Amino acid sequence: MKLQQLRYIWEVARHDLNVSATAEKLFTSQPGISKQIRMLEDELGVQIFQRSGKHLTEVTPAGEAIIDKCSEILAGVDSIKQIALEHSDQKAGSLSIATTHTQARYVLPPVIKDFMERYPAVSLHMHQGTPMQISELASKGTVDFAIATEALELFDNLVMMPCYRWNRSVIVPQGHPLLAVKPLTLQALAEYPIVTYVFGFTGRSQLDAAFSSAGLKPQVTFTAADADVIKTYVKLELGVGIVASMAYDPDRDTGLEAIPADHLFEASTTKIGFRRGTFLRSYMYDFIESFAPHLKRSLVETAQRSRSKEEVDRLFADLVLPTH
Amino acid sequence: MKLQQLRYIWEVARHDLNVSATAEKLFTSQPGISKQIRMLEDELGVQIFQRSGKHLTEVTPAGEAIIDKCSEILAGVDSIKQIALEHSDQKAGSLSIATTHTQARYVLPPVIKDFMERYPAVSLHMHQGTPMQISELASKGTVDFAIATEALELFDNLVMMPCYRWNRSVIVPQGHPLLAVKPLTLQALAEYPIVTYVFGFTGRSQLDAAFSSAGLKPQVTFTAADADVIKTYVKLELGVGIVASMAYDPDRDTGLEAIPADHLFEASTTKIGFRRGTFLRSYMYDFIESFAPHLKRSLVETAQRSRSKEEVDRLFADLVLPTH
DNA sequence: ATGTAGCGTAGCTGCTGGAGTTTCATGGCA
DNA sequence: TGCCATGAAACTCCAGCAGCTACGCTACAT
Repeated sequence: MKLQQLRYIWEVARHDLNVSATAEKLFTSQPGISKQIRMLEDELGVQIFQRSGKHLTEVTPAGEAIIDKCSEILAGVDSIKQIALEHSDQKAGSLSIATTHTQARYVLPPVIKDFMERYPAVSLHMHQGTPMQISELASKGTVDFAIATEALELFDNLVMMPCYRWNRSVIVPQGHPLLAVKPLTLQALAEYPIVTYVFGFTGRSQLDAAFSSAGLKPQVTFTAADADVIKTYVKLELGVGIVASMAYDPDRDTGLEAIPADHLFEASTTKIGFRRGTFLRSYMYDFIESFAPHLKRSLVETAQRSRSKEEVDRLFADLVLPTH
Repeated sequence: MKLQQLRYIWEVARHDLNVSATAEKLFTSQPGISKQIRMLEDELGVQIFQRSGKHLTEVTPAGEAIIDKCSEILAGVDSIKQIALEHSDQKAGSLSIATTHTQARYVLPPVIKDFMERYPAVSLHMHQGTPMQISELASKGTVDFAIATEALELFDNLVMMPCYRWNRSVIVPQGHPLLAVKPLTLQALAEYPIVTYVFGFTGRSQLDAAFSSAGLKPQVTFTAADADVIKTYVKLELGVGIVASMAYDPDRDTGLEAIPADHLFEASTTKIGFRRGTFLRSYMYDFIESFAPHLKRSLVETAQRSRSKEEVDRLFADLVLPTH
């Protein structure tokens, strides 16, 4: 059994059982992969892939289990590489973060700036996407960290740690009638067309929950993945915006007013997640701590050693999170 | 990076950093191993072993971490082989059990007999040793299961599941004065020289605890790892024996009498342990269940998925164990 | 029926892992 | 201090194998 063979079956499984496509991606030839796969199957004495004629049609049950173990093994191999990097060059390395627009635009900048000053030799990569995409990137190991409010819990090979809680604000054009409603109510809000996040983004689900539990059906006229776009449309008087409070900046957002809506919607929690079992470089621990000061290295290490989501949740159960 | 290289550094680390000895054990040449280790170090850019001249003197911190991951990876590779076996030939295979004399002699025989009838194609291997040796064999993966009353908890890569509780009996020659003491007390017992298990064996620690909490210091004249030896010396009138109740057989042990001592010593629990993360063949689940009927496959699978000892303990916390 | 996507086979080649031998460093011991 | 045993590294050589190219063949869509 060779690591190469394990890598091949794993990649083929990830590429819809298309050997040619896999070969191309791995910069090698299709016969090479086919041959290695068959050699592995011969050695193990089991079919890993079901073939119909000359096509791979599906993964056998045995293959399923084997490929699962492969993921583990390959993640272990990556870890060894990380460990080596960590010990050979303390300072250099790379850090990839996948996150949503809200975090990238309003929360991360100071953290990133600080990090880049502390670790000038670490090259930083930011990936932006939907919470779903983000989580998947982290789950596959393409990025080191996923930072988001939603979807992270869907991948159970991710260790997910709460970072901070945040509230929403209602954004209206200057002089809007809602400014006079004190305190603001959901009923008053539902009178106006709403501009807010696309479903699956930035705590959108919590927002919907609040309205429906009040028996209200607000008219959501426009949705975007991004608070800047939302604010632009609010400025065009297409509706009132509901965004994360940290996305409103009184200095820059001229012509708009924000009404805190802490009492209308439950706070959301932003989390950071990484793949369980991967080795974290020391600058990664530093990054986490700089983003969420309560996530000290020792705490993160404990979370990492856990096996199940429930165990991690217990670990953070009675933690008081900062609020942005 | 090749699996072979990982295997080499792991084996070298296990052989006191003696490359030649490792080579011999692996049926290969010393230069081959040396070369591969160097190549791996070059590829990773880290020293794994500290050298002084041409001798490997110690493992570097990086090497430590890397070798740890290696264990994981190599265990994963073994699992893949097991998975393959499981799917290629349901019935054939092998099962290695490490256990103590008490289990091997008095408890396992019917279980083993039953197992061999059910799975004639599975070759069975029994290793006998001290609880410490047993646990280590399971921890290293040399055997599939460790069955013992003590020491298992010292290895935290073992999943340890309670099987049954058992009590002790006092063994005396026929007509011994203790037979007249009813009920038997620790005080009365402590009057006589005691013959019992060596420390570290078969719940010996629980026995000592009972005496010392009663403020008694019995005179232990003779210790053995094995109830048969103990009984032999009791027969020679060298003292009274204290052994596991299942080690007394009224038919075979002529000339000896047993006095149940359930009320004097707390019951001990015998556990079965296996290395976390290894794939268990279906006949292994059957073996466990036949040994401890409450350990159904699904329960074992749950235990296996757990990460920490505490999690497993919680799983079995409110289980009523059978008593032998 | 026919074209195309995609896997298997064959034969070749260059790389590399392992064997054998030699060399060199270390530590124990007289 | 010098000698020897131990044990790792260096070097060379060879076998085996991974991977490439070219080509044939099968399945499936249209």
